Amino acid sequence: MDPTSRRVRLADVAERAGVTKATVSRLLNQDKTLSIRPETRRRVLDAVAALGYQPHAGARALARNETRALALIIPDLTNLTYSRIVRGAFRRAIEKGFVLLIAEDVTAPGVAVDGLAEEVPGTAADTAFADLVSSRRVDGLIVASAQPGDSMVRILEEQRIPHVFVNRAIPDSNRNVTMDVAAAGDLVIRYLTGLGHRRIAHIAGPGEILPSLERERAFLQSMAALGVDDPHVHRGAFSAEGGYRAALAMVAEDPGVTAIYVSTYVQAVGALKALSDFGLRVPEDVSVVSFDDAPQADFLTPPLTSVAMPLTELGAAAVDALVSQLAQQEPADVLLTTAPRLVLRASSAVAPTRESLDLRTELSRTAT
Amino acid sequence: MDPTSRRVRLADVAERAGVTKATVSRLLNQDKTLSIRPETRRRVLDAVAALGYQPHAGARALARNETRALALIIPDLTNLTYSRIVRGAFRRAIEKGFVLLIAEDVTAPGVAVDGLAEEVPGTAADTAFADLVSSRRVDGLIVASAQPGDSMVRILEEQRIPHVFVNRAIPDSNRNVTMDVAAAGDLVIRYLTGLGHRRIAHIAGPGEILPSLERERAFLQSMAALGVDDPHVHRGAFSAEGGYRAALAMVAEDPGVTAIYVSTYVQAVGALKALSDFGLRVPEDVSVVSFDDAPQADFLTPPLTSVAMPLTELGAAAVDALVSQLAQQEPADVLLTTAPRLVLRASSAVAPTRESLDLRTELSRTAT
DNA sequence: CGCGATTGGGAAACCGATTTTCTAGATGCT
DNA sequence: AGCATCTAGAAAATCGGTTTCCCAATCGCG
Repeated sequence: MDPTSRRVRLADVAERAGVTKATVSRLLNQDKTLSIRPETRRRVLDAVAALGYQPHAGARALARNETRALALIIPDLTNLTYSRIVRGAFRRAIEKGFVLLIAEDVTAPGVAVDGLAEEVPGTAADTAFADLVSSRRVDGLIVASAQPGDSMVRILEEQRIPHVFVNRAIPDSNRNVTMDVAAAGDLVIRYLTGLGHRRIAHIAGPGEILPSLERERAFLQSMAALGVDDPHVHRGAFSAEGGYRAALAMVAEDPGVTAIYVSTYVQAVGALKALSDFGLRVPEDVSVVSFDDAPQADFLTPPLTSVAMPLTELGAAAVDALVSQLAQQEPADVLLTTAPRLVLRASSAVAPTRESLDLRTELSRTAT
Repeated sequence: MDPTSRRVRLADVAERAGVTKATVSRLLNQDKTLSIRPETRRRVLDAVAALGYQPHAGARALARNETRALALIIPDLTNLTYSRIVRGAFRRAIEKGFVLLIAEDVTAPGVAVDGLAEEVPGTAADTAFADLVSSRRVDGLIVASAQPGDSMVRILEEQRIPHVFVNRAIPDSNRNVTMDVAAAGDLVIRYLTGLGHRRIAHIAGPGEILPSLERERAFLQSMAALGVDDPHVHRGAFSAEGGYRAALAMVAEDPGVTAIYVSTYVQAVGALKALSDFGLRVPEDVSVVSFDDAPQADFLTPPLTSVAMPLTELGAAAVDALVSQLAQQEPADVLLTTAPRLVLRASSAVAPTRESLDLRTELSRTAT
């Protein structure tokens, strides 16, 4: 309030309460070994309140050797998947008394900025992240953009920097926080086969992106379990454009497909467009289901059936895992047990009948 | 590397180089008053490199009385508009040697989470943000979620906390960093009138959201300049759902509308759906143009014409403004001069002819 | 009443930097 | 040669906390 007043320090509180800094500090930090008269305690707490004392984070970090700040590194801020992870992480961090520093890893692969190209600055990002820790700006890192063999992964390991990997798992790191992707794939495939679909294809993400590969594997496994050995899989960029192209390639190659499981929401947006451009009706001719839900799915044409994944929870779990690591617990993989939830919308329906399918194939032949 | 090694301190570097801490510090901080023999300089720099010295951020913050960290407070992490502001701010901050702390203001109004409801924790957020500064965790705040009369706005003012408002302006604060919304409105209206449209309506956001009001005002002004005094305006929530309802209400009330300018991309998504459900064709019957572009606009049905706004640049400008304030410059409003850019897509076309319009009105009458 | 144990809290070292002040020796000038 | 100036860097205070060690007064107890 008073513009001339400097910030209030621990010493100011101590003086006003007629005790030493040590007493105030120990009281505020609930030091169990401190014994203090109720009356003195009151004086101190009153002084704290009266002066509006706030400890200096830097000074505390220096003395305690911990910052109570975490960094979260994601490949793409504008990607809804990651924003929801960020949201979950942010809130859990606050709950645990940490603040969250955010960093976008512009070097991460698979970030199709999808139309709105934006220039990428040339900072040596991966070492910069390690610096966040070695300059003691944060206590640890949550990494959502890791690739096995990444220089960042190596640096984190070597320098024994507390960290966890979220969403994208690094094998054998014992630091992976992930969702049950296999369950999601199973859910989708069971749902589709329940509707009579047999020729189910998959639009996957780029081969070098781990979570994409996992979804692909989960798909193949679920299909194999049904006795279908070689379902069609097309890979495309993680963008609407990528989904568009993959879908076109897919229906051109296998016109008999009656259902498509798409690896991401944005790809599904492109796939729907491609099917429509190609003259196929969704869901009458082809059903489309995507991994991961999005609010706007309701307003696509047609509205998109998808599996909602617990992303917010995933971010929160990553914070939990990292914090427990900071408390000297051994790192261990965490798999969220929350079951994926199928959100039914108009893009999926019972499989077309044999006849209509033959007719369609016929038409597509003559069209080509 | 060596697991037993503690972190390397300034003193370690000094010892290895055979000088005192002061010399190392002054050299590294390019102290002009330091004179040093070239040979000594080499020894020091070698030692720094050999030990991989990184200054301790907390210690430095303590001594320098500045953290070189900024906080960015946004209303909704999952909103593409804000993610792009964040991206711009983050990158500019790095360039200027700052780190960015991110915070989502869950108390901010107008955040329609649009379908995927997520629980809101009960933290007293606004004071928490001031605490970020008073605990000296950050040097200043970039606030994207402000409302005039907000308790946060008052606290920032009273406690003389360095801050700027971005996107949402607070009148008379002299701290607003904004884009040229009027130019955007003008651009859209001139474009539409150029296509022959006269009955142009506006789908706005909630009345209590400032940037939404600005867009609404800009629209009304541009229309007034054309001699149209009382164009239709409908307000709806900042969500696809909100846009859907507003569009329905609008065509019900004024079936003669031939073009709609929508306040946000998400609302436009809903509006397109509504028009289609209502049986109106876009762009044959009605043209739709939205404020702010999005990558997926290409894949809507039909692809959406929109005004691309320089959001990344806006975030960067906010950092610049805040940093200059930290350097004791007087705060001043900043208006980005970058011209809004119209991205033409299939949702806009020449106005329908008189006859077709009459026919349409006729049909809609009989339909009701 | 005398002793040890407990209660209540003070004193000081320390965390890792920055910054101001100061000084010994070298150099320049007349 | 003698004095003022520079050069190169050392010494020490300081930033705002935390934590360990310690001591004086009080209490309980036989």
